[in-house]
This record gives sequence, structure tokens and C-alpha cells, in this order.
Amino acid sequence: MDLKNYIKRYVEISDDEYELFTSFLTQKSFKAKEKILDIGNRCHHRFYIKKGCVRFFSYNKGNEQIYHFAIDNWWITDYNSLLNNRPSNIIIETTEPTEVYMLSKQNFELLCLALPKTERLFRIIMERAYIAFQKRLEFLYNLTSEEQYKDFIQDNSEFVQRVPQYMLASYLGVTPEFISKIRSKIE
Amino acid sequence: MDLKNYIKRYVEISDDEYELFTSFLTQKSFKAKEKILDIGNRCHHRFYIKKGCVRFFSYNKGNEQIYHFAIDNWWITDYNSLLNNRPSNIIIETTEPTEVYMLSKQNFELLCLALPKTERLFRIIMERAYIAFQKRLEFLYNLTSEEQYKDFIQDNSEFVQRVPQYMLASYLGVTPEFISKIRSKIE
DNA sequence: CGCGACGTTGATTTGCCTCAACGATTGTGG
DNA sequence: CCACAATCGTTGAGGCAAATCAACGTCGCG
Repeated sequence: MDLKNYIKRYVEISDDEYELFTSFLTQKSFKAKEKILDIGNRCHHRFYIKKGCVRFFSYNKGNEQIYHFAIDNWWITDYNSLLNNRPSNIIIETTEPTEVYMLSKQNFELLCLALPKTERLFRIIMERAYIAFQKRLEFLYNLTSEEQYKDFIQDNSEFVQRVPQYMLASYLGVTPEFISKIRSKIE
Repeated sequence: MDLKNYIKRYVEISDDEYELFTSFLTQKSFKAKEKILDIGNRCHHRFYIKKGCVRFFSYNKGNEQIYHFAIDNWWITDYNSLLNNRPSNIIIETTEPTEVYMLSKQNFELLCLALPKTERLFRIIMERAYIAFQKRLEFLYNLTSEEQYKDFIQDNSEFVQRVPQYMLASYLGVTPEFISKIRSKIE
């Protein structure tokens, strides 16, 4: 799937409109383990991942804490930095070679004027992100770490193959040792 | 603060436009401990709390698990039920007498056509909700339950006065006993 | 080949839960 | 207006899930 089909899941868009949309985007390629956004920098863009994988994390008393992964056809940014003009607390870093479209804050506003349905598109994207966040919360509150791990690998098998185990552990809020012990118990 | 000033924080709106906006809303009053939305029902509205307090919760092996509180000047709904037309998994219930504006799914779409900046307003509202969610996640992953409690009562003193301790415990994902023990340790 | 990154395994510790018993407060019916 | 129950909060004993710490195995890469 490409960006056009991604957009079409949420709003109708003609070929001309799509041309207009992409005229506000820039493209960029990253190697594996490159930082797209670093702590202390202001975030100026929304990123659409054409192909690849990134992790969104910070440091908690010396340890990495991963909050999100994002892969092909996801939008990601640090909304707090982008919208409140704050230095970022987090790092967005590729875990594999990754190609993105970048939509700058300024171009986003211009795009909304040029193509008003952009507002609707992003409103819907945010609503879907909210629903995913709510499910994450239910997951965190209601399941033990072991249950979370089992559910996660069940529902996200593609992730499990793409990122190392210690990153999954961090994302799930547990230690790598604990994941290892669950795995040995399973087989 | 009223709804008009709430809206003005995010988009410009004239008196006429505000009239138009409110013409799509209905009002409703609830007593304390009334359900605004129940498990199994489809959610058809976005709710704006004019005055009052509600909790958003479900049951986890017999126990209430509170995910959110919402008070004066917050929008709340079950997005999963509303947008995906699913029976709700959660309950939204008042904790005190509460007045709300209701915006039905259908009226929301009509309002977006009549007043396109509604899209922008709700896009921004959702982005701010996303930021709050992200902070919640950092809170959950990086702090012990004791630290979470202390930070929470520091930053949300108005909540602490409005809802009983066992609801705070549920929201924070701990037992009422544990909160009690922290409190006795503090003074 | 040798080193560093990643994963495994076991012993010990700890944060929070569970269960049970007991105050304090509120509200409701006799 | 009092008695009683129900609800909410407190306190302590014991238990468990997951962390911590340390040692070791393994694999890929310079």
C-alpha cells in the first residue's frame, strides 16, 4: 500500500488532489539506527513512514524506555514538541533502513488551506490513534506482563521478527531477562 | 469558562458561528452515579461536560478499572464504539451531578459541513488528547506506584477532593490499601 | 580470531497484592 | 432521633510477580 491508498481509507481524494497533497511533502531516507529526532531538539515535522521501522523512546534512569514502534504506513511525530514548540524529551530512531515523507509544521498549515479535507484526514487519524491508545491502556491495566507478552507476539508477529527482543521487553515495560524466562516456559 | 471560550482556545469563532455550533447540540442533566453510557450499548454521541465529573471504566475480573476521569470543559466519548459502531466495553458514569452537551454522530457530520472549522477544532482537540495520553504513558512506565500517587495528588488536587480514594486507586492501577499505606507514610 | 552485543539461567530481593480484621463515617428506616 | 447497616478507609501478616544482580553461552562482525 502507498500513501494514496492510505489516505483513501479515510477521505476521498482525486488524483489532482493527491498531487497537491504530495507537493507539500519532502522525502528522506535513513540508514538503520539513525536518529530522526533527538532529545533537546524541536520537532518540526510529521513523519509518514513509507517503508521501514522506527522506535520512539526516552531514557529512564539510564535505561531506554520505548513507548512506540512505527512501521510502514504510519504517521509519527512528537506532538508535544511539534505543537507546543518545546524541545523534545524523546528520540525517534530507525531500527532498519527507513524512507519517510516529511510534512513540516508550516506546510501542514498551508496544506490545510490548499486542501481543507486535510483537516478531516488528520482528525480521523488522531481519532484512530486515540482508540489504539485506549486499547493499550486496557492492555496495561488488565493483563500481567506474561499475558501482555503472549498477546503481543500473537497480534504483532511482524514486529517480533523486525526488532530485537530487548526492544520488545522495553516496549512491554519488562526486563529482557523476564521475556527470556517466559519464552523458555512456553516451549 | 464556557463552551464558547473553550472553542476559542483552539479556533476563532464568531457569535453567529457559535450559534450555529450550539444548534447541533442537545443538553442533558444527570444526577450523581447515573450512567451516561453502559456496557453493551452503542455510543452515538460526543459529550462535552459543562459542569460535573464522570468516570470512564470497565470491569476486570470483577473489579472496576477506571481509565479516565473527565470534568468541566472536557469532551469525552467511547471512540471505539462511536467510530467503529461497536457495542461499548466500558461504562461512563457520573460521580456527581453533571450537565453535558451531547453531539450526535449524525449531527457531528452535519456540523462539519455547515461549519468546516469544526474539523479543525476536533483535530486539535484530539492532538491534545494524544499528548496527554503520551504523558500518561511516560508516567506509567517510568514511575513506581508510590511516585505516581504523589505526582498525581500534586498536579490534580481538584480531583482528589472530588472523587473517593478508592477511585483514585483504581485509576492509578493500585489497591485502595496501598494508597492508604502511602498516605500513612507521608505525614 | 576476538570482541561486543544479545540472549539465557539461577539466586535473591522487592514492590505491591491478597486476605482478614477492625475503625470511622454516612445515610436510612423504625 | 437513634440504631443499624453499608460504605469507605486503615492496619498488619503473608504471598507472589517481576526486578535486580551476576555469571555464562552464543552469534555476528570488524
